[in-house]
Amino acid sequence: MLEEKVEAVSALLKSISHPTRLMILCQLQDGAKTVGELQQVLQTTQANVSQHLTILRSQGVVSSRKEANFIYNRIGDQRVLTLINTLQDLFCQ
Amino acid sequence: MLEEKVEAVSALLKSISHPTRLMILCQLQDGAKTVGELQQVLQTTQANVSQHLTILRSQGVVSSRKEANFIYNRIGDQRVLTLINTLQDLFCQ
DNA sequence: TAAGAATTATAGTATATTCTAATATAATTA
DNA sequence: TAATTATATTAGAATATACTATAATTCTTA
Repeated sequence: MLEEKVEAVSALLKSISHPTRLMILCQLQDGAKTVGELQQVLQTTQANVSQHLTILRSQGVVSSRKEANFIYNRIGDQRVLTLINTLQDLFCQ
Repeated sequence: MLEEKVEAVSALLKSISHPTRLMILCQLQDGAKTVGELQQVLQTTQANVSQHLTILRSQGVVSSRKEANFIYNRIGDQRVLTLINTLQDLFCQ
């Protein structure tokens, strides 16, 4: 029954199947964060965070709003939040 | 809280984030299937199915038993089955 | 034990992804 | 308006992945 949606669902999964991007989503579970905040937690470069956010946005997984010269990023799809919660339930006790 | 397991979980997600591999898992939801049966449903080459199964086995997502000269493949982790069910609930109504 | 069927493995090319470094844009503040 | 801060974009090299074709295994059965 998933068959018709297989392309879309696998594209979404692919977008979250990277350690940095999965980590970003974990960070966004409890609210929006700026690029700089994510960079600090993830211990990587600004360009890296920005590029991964672009990938997540392209799938609608993350949505962003600009405020002054900060960009606040949050999980952009309730179903993705549910999915992340499920992953934690299943694979993190 | 996922943070410590991020590498493992993203590797697992990556292994199922391909249309053919996701389709294989959907096919295995209701029981074991041989490579030939999968090939027929997926409309691709034998080598292709075999390679994708190798990737799924490497993550423990699929396990296989040989019987005569057929190899029966099934979902090898109860949590993966739960995950597939969740994906269907969320993204296929 | 030889032939045939089913499955797995390997090689090579094409494509995609990731990371780093450098540059660009946009808003703020001095 | 110049300098600063935050973020985005681009280019290029390194690595990874996917697919096709082909060879190699393994098992059955004649």
